[in-house]
Amino acid sequence: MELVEIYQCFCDATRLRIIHLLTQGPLCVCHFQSILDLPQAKVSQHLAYLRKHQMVETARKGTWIIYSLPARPSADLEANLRCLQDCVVSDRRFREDLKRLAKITKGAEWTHEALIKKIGCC
Amino acid sequence: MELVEIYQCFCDATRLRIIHLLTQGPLCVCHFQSILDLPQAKVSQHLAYLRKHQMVETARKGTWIIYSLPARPSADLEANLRCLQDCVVSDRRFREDLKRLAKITKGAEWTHEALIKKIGCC
DNA sequence: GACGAATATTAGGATTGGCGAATATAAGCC
DNA sequence: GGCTTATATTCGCCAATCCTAATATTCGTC
Repeated sequence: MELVEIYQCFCDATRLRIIHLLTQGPLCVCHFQSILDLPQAKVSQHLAYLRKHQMVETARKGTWIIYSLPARPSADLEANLRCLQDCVVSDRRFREDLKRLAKITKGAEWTHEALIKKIGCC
Repeated sequence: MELVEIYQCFCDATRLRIIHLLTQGPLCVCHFQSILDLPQAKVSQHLAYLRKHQMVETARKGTWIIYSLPARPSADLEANLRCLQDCVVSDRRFREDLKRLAKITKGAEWTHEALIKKIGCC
């Protein structure tokens, strides 16, 4: 993946929120919908964009589809994800997304494996 | 400047090359033209885009216009510029831009102040 | 195989982005 | 004031994005 492609994936607010959430671990589509509070099609289209650019990987679990960042990110991607995580701490929006993520995962053992297994979808 | 705006500035190949060159110090428009080997209008338009988003500052010196990165970059911008510099080392294109930049500045005392004063424009 | 839930895709419209060609502005010099 | 050099802006065009609404697909269950 070219460096500029990374920035193209990062350069839309919705996509950036999605990627940020994924830095915490894999998530299924319905979680994005409820955390971001956005229409289903919008979320799905941005996920399609990210897929097309190999920014995310997918796995099916029954009827849901679990999205995650690449298991083996390039050095460039890794660097930029770290940088993103550094930057978001000062941003209210991103912090609130994390809070909502935490709310969703509360009560589940805190691994995403467990999350996906234990808590239902929407 | 919103974080996402930084990525919007970074997400075009030409702009990214411009920004990368600017991490080395201020430059005037004609230098971009000769280093990047692109039509004048194209360079100028991308510089206008960057200006509009406060990614660059300008100063006039006689008939040329000197572009530079913000004197006081936000923490986010600073982090991303550092990250960019880490990433580009592995990219041939960016390395070649640096070489051409070096060629232009060769013989001048190596400060951009001096560069701007001593070496002519194109 | 019909139905419901989760997700994806398509279609259409609005907006933005990128580019080349042409034109405009602004400064310096004679 | 005219001329040249450096730079900016405008215009028209095409491609890419982004969004909403509607429709399609895929899986699991009965």
